[in-house]
Amino acid sequence: MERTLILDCKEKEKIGKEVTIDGFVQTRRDHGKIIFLDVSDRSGIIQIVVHKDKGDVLHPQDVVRITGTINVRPANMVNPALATGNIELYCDANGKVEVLSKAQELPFDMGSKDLNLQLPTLLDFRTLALRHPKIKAIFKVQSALLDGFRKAAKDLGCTEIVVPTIVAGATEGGAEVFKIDYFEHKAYLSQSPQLYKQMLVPIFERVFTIAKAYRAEPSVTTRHLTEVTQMDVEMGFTEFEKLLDYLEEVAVKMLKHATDECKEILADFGIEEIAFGQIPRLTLREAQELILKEFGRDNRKEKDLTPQDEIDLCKWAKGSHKSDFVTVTHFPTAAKPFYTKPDPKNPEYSLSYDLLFRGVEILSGSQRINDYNQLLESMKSRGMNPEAFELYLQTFKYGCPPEGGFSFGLERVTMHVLNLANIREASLFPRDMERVDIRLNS
RNA sequence: GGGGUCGUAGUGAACCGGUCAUCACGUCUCCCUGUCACGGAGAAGAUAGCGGGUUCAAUUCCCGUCGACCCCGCCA
Repeated sequence: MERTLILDCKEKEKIGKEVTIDGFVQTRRDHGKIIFLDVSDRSGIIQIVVHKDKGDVLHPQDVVRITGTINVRPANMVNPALATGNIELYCDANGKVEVLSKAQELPFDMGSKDLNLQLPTLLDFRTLALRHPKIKAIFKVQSALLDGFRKAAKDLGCTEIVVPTIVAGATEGGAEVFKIDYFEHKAYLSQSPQLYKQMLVPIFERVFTIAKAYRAEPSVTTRHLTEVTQMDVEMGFTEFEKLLDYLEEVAVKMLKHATDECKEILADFGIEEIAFGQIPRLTLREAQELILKEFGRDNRKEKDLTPQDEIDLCKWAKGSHKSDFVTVTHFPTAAKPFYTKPDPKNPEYSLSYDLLFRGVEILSGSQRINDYNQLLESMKSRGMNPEAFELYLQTFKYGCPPEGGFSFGLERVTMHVLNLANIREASLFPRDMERVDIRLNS
């Protein structure tokens, strides 16, 4: 008999009819001669009523095929918490139970509403933990974020590109890189699709990419991974102010899309609705003045915001602008990569920006230097060898429009949309210092 | 790189310088045809991470070690 998806069992024409469902046993409530099972598939969950002789072998996570009759539940037995709560699949003497794959005893309880595990247990049993509805939901949200980003970038006329993650050139400077064996050559894992997306601007004018990036920073924090997913946009014929409009537009569209698609999940996680008020824009120095005035910390000499500054700025924006976002601009040129364009009005600061969301940086970017000679100067002033960047420099040597772009960290956005405690929860298979079987001694 | 906290059945937690180390969930046995994280009765399951020290006595206090988690720094 052909499989019926669980959610489709609700359809009127199925009532009273025999159906076959495939799925996983979630919970088992044994009443002696009769056993209740919650069985789920990708569409939903349904209660099975099965007689003891047939149902006794079934336990949580068994993969099963069950044939029975769809019954309407009596009014006093409806479960309003379940989408299929007004029906159930009745499997009596005429029904059929088939175990497609038996599950061994589980190392922890899967039946409860929350999966209350310590992080190492959660990750050591990752594929099992991911089966839990609440864990799986994180990646439903992540999928919706990817979708929202793609839609928003396409709305801007961007062409999707795919770029390499094995790079031969030296790094852009800054973060530590992973060095790899590559035949006779030195090669590295890419820290960012940055240079490649810029190189494609003269070709497509506007591009976007969803790419992996690798950082060998020995950072052990709740918000750092060594392998992350970036969502990048790069656009030609744009100037600084316009870029700020675009990045805010993409951020808002992406998050609106994801939160619309995943309303139930966000409610389940107890997440407050995102405040989409007018996003305040501050320069770094203005932001630091504000931190001093509102929160009494003097960080005016720092080249970046501290984690606490980011939290407080967002608190301020929420209160005074009804916005969960803040755009911070004009970071010191010296603290930014070589391709960042200095502000012509004050070259000590750059045409760079970060977008903060609920207390963390989820995006950064800048207007880029598109003048070939200025780019050469910028590299030399940082002790970089332009010869190592020949392919990249061709872009500017042969004419590149004024351009800029930005980049979101997918895992960070996911983490903060769902208010997760650790970024590792927002990656299906997180890579960090410990979790590649190597313990770095630092 | 600096600092902090923690390590107790399969999982999550509690307690305590001194009888048998406690609880919840899970597991096993039995009872139950209306539960929905079902309920009830019983049982098994822990060398208290490892090594050393203090003490009449250490799971508890101290040191080391291994591991985990967190904060700061670093972070295209």
